[in-house]
Amino acid sequence: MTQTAPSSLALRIKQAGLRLTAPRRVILQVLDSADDHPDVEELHRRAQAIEPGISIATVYRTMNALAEHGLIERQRFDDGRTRYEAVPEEHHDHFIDVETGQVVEFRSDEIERLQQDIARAHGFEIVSHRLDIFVRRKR
Amino acid sequence: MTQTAPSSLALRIKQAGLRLTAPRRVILQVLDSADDHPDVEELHRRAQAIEPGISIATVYRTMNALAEHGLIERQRFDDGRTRYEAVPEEHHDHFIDVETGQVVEFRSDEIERLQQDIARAHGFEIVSHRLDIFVRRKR
DNA sequence: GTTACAACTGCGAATTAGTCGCATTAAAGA
DNA sequence: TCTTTAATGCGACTAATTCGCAGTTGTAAC
Ligand SMILES: [Mn+2]
Ligand SMILES: [Mn+2]
Ligand SMILES: [Zn+2]
Ligand SMILES: [Zn+2]
Repeated sequence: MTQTAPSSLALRIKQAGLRLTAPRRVILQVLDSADDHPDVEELHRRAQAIEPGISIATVYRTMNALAEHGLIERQRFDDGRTRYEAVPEEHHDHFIDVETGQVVEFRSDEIERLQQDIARAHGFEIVSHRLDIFVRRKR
Repeated sequence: MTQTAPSSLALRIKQAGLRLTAPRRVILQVLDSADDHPDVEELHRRAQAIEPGISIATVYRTMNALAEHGLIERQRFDDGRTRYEAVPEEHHDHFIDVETGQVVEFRSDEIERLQQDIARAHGFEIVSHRLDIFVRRKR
């Protein structure tokens, strides 16, 4: 009998005090192995491919639970759909190609630092932020 | 007979080739005099206060028309609702107080420049961007 | 291993924000 | 003033997400 190693999200969901149910196991596996920014429909599609019968309502509820516990990040680019990704090792921001919809991740320590400086100057402390840069390939 | 000076948006909507109708006159006045980031419900409420009978569908359609012609900016902070503001003289980004919902505008030439640099390094040219910083008052 | 119970699930109905078709009105240019 | 056609109000519709509920199941305690 082969046992799959628990995904990193599977471990973290338990630490968060949430139950690791069969549907969640599948959804977490999908999230763990995703290298893009899938929306709920797409997550559901991928989860169904592994284990049919999982309800889309469960995907929605699982995303909400994971987000509340800080295990995933919600991305709302400009196409309406809410997209998700497992919280990355290191924070990053996004380029969104307006022509192709392709998303490219980047990180600028300088920008991150400047945000801190500006927030401090305003008497704020940063809870989170989002920098989406809509771009077009230069030619 | 008193004549109200045409609002700056009223002038610009004509230049954009759109018709300056009675409902639009009111909606534009609301937008011009807003110093916050109202959503459609709120715009409708304010427009109704000036001139009852304006349909919310018209507010939606007017926002779409104005956005298509670059006269207003759509802001989608994290509370679901889409908010609007007249395109400002000079671009700015936003702090959103997670406790009060209050929005504070700021601008950092440094951050703006860094974005250009990073985009260029990736072979992109920037179409637009959005930097939302969710904060909490420091105490 | 069995038990107990709250958390979770699937389902379909409800809600919410936004769009759309259509008949009617009214800007705006001629 | 006439003509054209964009814009309006209305209510129906859609898409995304939430919710109520009855049944199931993970988990911790026996
Ligand atoms: Mn990402
Ligand atoms: Mn603003
Ligand atoms: Zn960042
Ligand atoms: Zn900016």
